Amino acid sequence: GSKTAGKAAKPKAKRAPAKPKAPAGPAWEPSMRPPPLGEDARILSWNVAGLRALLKKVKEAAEGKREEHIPHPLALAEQERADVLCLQEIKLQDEHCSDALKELRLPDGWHATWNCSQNKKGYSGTAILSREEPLSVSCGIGMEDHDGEGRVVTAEFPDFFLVNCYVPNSGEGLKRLDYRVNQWDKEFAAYLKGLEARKPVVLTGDLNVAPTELDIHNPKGNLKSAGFTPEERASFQANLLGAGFVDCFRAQYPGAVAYTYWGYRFNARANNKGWRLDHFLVSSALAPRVHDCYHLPHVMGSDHCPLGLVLKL
Amino acid sequence: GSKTAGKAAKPKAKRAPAKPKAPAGPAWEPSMRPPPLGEDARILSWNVAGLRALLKKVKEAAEGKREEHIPHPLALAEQERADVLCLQEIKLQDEHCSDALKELRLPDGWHATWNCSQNKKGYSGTAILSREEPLSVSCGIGMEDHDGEGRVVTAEFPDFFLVNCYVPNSGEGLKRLDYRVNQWDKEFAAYLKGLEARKPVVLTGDLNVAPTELDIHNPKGNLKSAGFTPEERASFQANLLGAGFVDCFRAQYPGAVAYTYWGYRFNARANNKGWRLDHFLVSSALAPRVHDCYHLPHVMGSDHCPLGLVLKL
DNA sequence: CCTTTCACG
DNA sequence: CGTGCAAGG
Repeated sequence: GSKTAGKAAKPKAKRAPAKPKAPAGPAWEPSMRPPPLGEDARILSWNVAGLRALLKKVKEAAEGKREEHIPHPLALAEQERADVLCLQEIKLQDEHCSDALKELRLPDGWHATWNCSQNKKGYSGTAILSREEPLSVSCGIGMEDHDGEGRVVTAEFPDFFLVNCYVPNSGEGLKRLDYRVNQWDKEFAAYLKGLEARKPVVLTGDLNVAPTELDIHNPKGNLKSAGFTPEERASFQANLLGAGFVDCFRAQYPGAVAYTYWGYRFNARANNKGWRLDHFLVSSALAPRVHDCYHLPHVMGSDHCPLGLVLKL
Repeated sequence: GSKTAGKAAKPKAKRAPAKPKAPAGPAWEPSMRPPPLGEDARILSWNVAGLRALLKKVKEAAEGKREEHIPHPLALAEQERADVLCLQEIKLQDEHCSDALKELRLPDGWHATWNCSQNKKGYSGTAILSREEPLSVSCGIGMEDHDGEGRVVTAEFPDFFLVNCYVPNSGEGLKRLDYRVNQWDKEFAAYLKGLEARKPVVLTGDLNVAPTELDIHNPKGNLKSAGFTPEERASFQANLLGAGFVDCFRAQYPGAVAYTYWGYRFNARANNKGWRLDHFLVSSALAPRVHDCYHLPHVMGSDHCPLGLVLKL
């Protein structure tokens, strides 16, 4: 658009927050995905907004007590031929994980790693479920200050570290923006670089940032909203993209508009008033192996939709 | 039964808690009710366990989202030809009453008096809805110490005071038993006597006591349960029956077993493991005018069922 | 078990 | 709006 061009032509002293790298293009649709490969490795990622609530909805939907279909997360993984499932906002307490595992009916041979919030019960929390046993797993980023909320779980596979993360929300009134940007984002990036020194990294999860104006339905109105502040976007740009990580969805579809989160309020999902907060980022060494990064915007059950990554073998 | 006879023959030093006045008889059924009168005045009373939740259930049931039928409280009043509806445990805040009124669609000409808890939001609370405008209404019993929880609302009608009450539960571990028996019960009885000096009284509501062994499914196992302690039963006996009030249901059916409350836990209602906690009591002067005191045990929507009183004109 | 408030999103 | 928790019953 001419507006964007006009702005870009005039360099300003005022720091410009990360701008779209391409003019706004069409709405992304699953039909734009590349054809499947013969052999691949697939990872699925989903902010479930409460795993017990999701499983309850799955049950109710199956019994016809709900209009819409809600897939069992493992059925979804099977359907997507994913061997790894990353969950965020599981909102479990440690003592609920074994019950949740039962209800999940994790197939024989699968492995699960849970990281529950220790500070606040039923808050945050992440998990990695995988068919293959990881070479190693770890919870947190190795810093007391940041590891009380169950936000990171890492699994080591032969070719890469898989980091599943639920980044702290900057909160109502941006109460936690300073913590988020100046402490969390920095320490987390340092953690990722530490891993990358050993092996390439696949990072997924709810990174709680819509990186550019393409990634949110109402950019102008959300400059002071958690997840779209200039500070959070600049931090994403500097700490992650600047460190060489590739935003797989954006790399594949430079101008496409697509969201992964729609607030429960105001019928946001029906009106597609969404945000792209959930991501797959990979080390640049891994970027050539990314065949397909995609969303499943029609999958219900949470205020976020699942997303998938297909890696060439 | 011979056991009861044997016990009664041997007077003991140990104080016996209120005993059934009659041997346990058959289960009470609505079919035992006397035939209707040509002219009467009818009062309905219901602990709704949250008025907003009840109205939501009514809606859901109407939309077929629930198995069982749940009547709108005013439809129930109409069906029972009651001109007065007493509600307990409405769990409303003052600021929600006008919304609730709208949802209730109170017919033109009806009057409503609400008494919401001021101490704790969404706790306790009582209301009287009536076709006839009361000569006067009042909230509480005129004692600061007891009037913060919205437990009593009184409406004056030409022939009697109608007192609608939700008596304080003695609580888990009988934490509040002392307050209940030694303060509340006494002050409340004094309040009733004060009214009675002016006009006969009809008292209804959740009095939170099963007066005798006939009034609870498992008397032996509940001697230390709130609502069936010897203290609460003795207090009911002394302060209310001893003051001349007549337990209308028991007077009409001396040996019948019937409950008005079934805890939500353990399928208590399906198994009829209940308590008779909700009552109509009348001043002895009014007793001859009581034609019919009855329960509506099949009416769902709360853990208590509604009950009715039919007075001869 | 079920409903309320509350904190968080 | 919806989740999970806590208190109350």
